[in-house]
Amino acid sequence: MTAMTATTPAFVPFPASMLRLVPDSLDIAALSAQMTVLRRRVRGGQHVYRAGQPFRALFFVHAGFLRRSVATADGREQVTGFPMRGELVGVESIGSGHYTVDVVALDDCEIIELPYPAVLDACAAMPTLQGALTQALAQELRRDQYWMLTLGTLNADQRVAAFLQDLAARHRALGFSASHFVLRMSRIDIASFLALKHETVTRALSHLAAAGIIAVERREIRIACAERLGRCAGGAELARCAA
Amino acid sequence: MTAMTATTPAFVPFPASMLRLVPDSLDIAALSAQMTVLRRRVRGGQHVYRAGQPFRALFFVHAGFLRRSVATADGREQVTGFPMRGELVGVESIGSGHYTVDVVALDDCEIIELPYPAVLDACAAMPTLQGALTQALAQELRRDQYWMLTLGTLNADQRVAAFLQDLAARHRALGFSASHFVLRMSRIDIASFLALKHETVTRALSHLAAAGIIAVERREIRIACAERLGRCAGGAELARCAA
DNA sequence: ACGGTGAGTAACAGCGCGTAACGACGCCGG
DNA sequence: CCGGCGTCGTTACGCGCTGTTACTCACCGT
Repeated sequence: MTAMTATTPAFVPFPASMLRLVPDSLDIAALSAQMTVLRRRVRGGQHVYRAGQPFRALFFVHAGFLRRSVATADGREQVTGFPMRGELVGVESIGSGHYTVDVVALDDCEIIELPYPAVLDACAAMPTLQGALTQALAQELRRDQYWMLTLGTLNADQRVAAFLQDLAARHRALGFSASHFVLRMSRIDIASFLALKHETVTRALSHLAAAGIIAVERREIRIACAERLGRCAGGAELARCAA
Repeated sequence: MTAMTATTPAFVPFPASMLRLVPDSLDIAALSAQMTVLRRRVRGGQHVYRAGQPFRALFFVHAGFLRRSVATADGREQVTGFPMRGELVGVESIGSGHYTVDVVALDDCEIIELPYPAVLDACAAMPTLQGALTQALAQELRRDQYWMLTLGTLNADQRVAAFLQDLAARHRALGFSASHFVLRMSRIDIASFLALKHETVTRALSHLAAAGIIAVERREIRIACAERLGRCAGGAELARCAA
């Protein structure tokens, strides 16, 4: 509580390093040799699972975009992430007995079902798998903490910039264009995720567009200057450029 | 995107169920038989580890209270949690090569150091241990998502109420009094964690005190009516009782 | 053509922030 | 023992960002 800031820690969490897809090391082919995996298709709008259902399996996203959200009995709801290809879904529910969140497909998805107790057995048989699973969980934790930082320290415009930057990086990591992509989620979903209202998200997008940093046409996003977008997301440039 | 709310999921995350200490099943005694564990004392104000340092070990909190925070190069900082006895610290850094957050002791702590690669080996030798570790990580994920929900959907007064409620429940889980305890962290730490400013935290505490729900004397908290506190944290009672 | 959903815009209001000043406590040296 | 000093906590006040409300438009399937 006294003197503890000798050398400022100051470490950037993972503006890009979080993108390394852990399931790279999650070898589905090898996993399917150890257990019965189920390939499943989910249409846009349908649930992969709902909060409260008995926990049976993890899901590896093979294609498509999803939305994960928590809800309370009194009607509050919070979007906690938008999983996409290469990510492991359902890990947050391990050990709870039942799923604790809702996961909905934003468009047509293809997911691979991994029955859970069997996953642990497979880990015991394949030591590397255990490390990969643990790592995937830890990365999710880092991701959550990164967004806590973002939501706790940035204003509305900066949050939206950070959101777009994150989406761009994840698209690039999947081989898609990082400068031109389509939002799979509604403004309301984005707003919930960023702890804002959808009008504020719209305003922020308009600001960024007016500043020439991006171009918006409904759900279609073009990033004109990734560098300026990054400065908005991390620094305080927008305070000037959107004034 | 069409009709997806047939039966509202509406599931309470864990107003109390999150309290089950996962490390209950993390048998330190058995672990120490598998690997060399190190007992360490940390004085209040000192770091357990700093962001950027090479990742070497997890830490099991045996006594004391800690603060975990992320920081960025441009000076932003966010407190992401207050670990206490029975919790596992450092898991968020697994697989990253270096620690990604700062962990500081709020008072004198006693922690048990668990060298990391060795933990994985121990898991391989003791299958139950792997499940316990995975479960601990998953619980951390649920906890983070619970706070995302809290910060994203509640106003300042409600957030502070939820914070106190959480602290009370965790104190009770450790055998301490849930209705009378001492805050180990400053208003600034609380504010950072709740994505508020410290003056707002003070105001919220004053509001709760004026409503007769709690009594505040600097860092000493007495909860007069846990039920009303819970309603403030989850519902919208305070909008009325603090007006 | 029609209704429904999602998106954009504007005017207004309110919560929470920023600043400031004061008080309480602890630490230290005189 | 006392006074200075710094940190932490509290309260007041004005303002700005964001939420609120309302309306219009674009799109889409019926």
